Formats: sequence, structure tokens, C-alpha cells
Amino acid sequence: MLNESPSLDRVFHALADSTRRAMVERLALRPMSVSELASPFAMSLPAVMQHLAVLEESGLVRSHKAGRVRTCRIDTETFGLVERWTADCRSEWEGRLDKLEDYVNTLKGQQK
Amino acid sequence: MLNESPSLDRVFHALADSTRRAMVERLALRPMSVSELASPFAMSLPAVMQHLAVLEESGLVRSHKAGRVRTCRIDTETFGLVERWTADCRSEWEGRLDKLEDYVNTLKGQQK
DNA sequence: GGAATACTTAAGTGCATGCTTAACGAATCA
DNA sequence: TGATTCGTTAAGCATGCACTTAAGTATTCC
Repeated sequence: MLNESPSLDRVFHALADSTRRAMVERLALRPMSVSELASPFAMSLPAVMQHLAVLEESGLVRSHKAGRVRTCRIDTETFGLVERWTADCRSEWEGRLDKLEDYVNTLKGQQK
Repeated sequence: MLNESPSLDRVFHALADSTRRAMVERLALRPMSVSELASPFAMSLPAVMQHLAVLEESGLVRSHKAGRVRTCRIDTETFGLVERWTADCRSEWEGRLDKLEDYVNTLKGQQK
């Protein structure tokens, strides 16, 4: 299993906060400005900016500024990191279960 | 999108630490005792126990004790939570891109 | 029974995280 | 030009996290 720990640390940590996940869910609907993104959250704008910084450092979100407006969008490529890691773990485990099943079947065959 | 925040918080937080991810990767190979699980890590056993507690509370790992040995195994069902959430975000986003593409194609058609 | 094994609990420490308020900067509008 | 809007920076604070060491508690082995 390939070890991309530093970025996986960042990605999972970014997603471990429900405010940040809600921000990602909002940005999955469409790109939006910082203040529009912030509007449903009962916290100060600097707090939202800090969450946004965490999301950007993780690679889950990108943004660019035009005039005084910063527009944010999600970057689905980074979601691939998460999906790949979990799928790798799962397939390793399920492959093992299959081999175990084969082994049990072999034993059953020998008993006859 | 269904909001399973409390458990998603726990699951993502559990996976945000490289030691805990390495523990999960080890347990994906096969179930093992606490001390075997702990053996490759350069930290005290209590530290490993604390990581294990986080993993168990998240539902990613289960364990049971027989005699003085506690055996740990991963629970792939909980991985489904992660996979579902990320897939939901991705499909929401990609659905939007498709609709945008349709719209662009409509405009192109109108130009002719 | 006594020693070794396999965990478990408790308490403490230093650093990271998630906020806050209070300014400040820069683009747009009247 | 002056006011407003949109975002940014800085500083501070309470809480949480990832460890540590030290001292337990059951089991199993000899």
C-alpha cells in the first residue's frame, strides 16, 4: 500500500470537522464566494476563513480571487486519495477472507 | 445528503492520524493481538491502546478479549460511511458538471 | 505458589485546534 | 472622494490531542 501519509493526514483531518464537511457539501453544489459559503454558519468570517485554509491545504478545495471576491470550488481529484486508501484496505481484507474461505473449502474437501 | 455527522467526525478523525491508519492497514492483513499490533510502533503500549480506543469508538475496529489476550480486527462496514460520503459529494459535483455541459451544448446548438 | 505476560488505568505535559474580537486593506459603488 | 463591501491579518484563549511514566490487574506458565 503506497504511503501518502502527509497528505492523507491533511485530507482526513480536514474532513474530521462537521463545519468543513458542510462547506465541502455546499461547494459540491456549485462554486461560490467566501461570504456566500460562510452565510449559513453561525460563526465569524475569520473562523470560516480558517476552515477554508485547512480545506485548501488538504487539496479538497481550490480558490482564486478576482477583484475583491474569492471564488471557491471543490477539487474532486483529492477525493480520489480517500477513496483509494479505503478501497485498498477493504480489498486487502476481503481478499484475505476469500483466501480463508478457499482454505476452509480445501479442508472440507480433504475430509471426504 | 444524509447527515451522520457525529460518526463521520469520529471516523475521519480516527483516520487523520498516520499511526492509526498504519494500525488499520496492519489489521487489514489479519486480526491480531494488541501487542502484535503495537510491535512496529516506536511508542509506549498505553499510547497504542489510546489509538486503539479511538479506532474502536469510530467503529473502524472491533476487538474481543479471550483470557489475557485482546484480539483486534477491522470492521469494513464502517469504511462504507467514508466511501458513501465521498461518493455522494463527487456525484453531486459531477452531476452538476454534466448539467453544465448539457447547457453549453444547448447554447452551441442555438448558435447554428 | 511465584514469575512472567498481556494488557489497563491514571495522571501529567506540551503542542495543536477552533474559535473569538479588533483592527486593517483593497476593490467597488454613490 | 468617501462610504461600503469583501476579505485578510493578528493576537488571545479554552479545550482537545498525542504522547509519557508509573503503577495497577488479570492470566498463564513453570
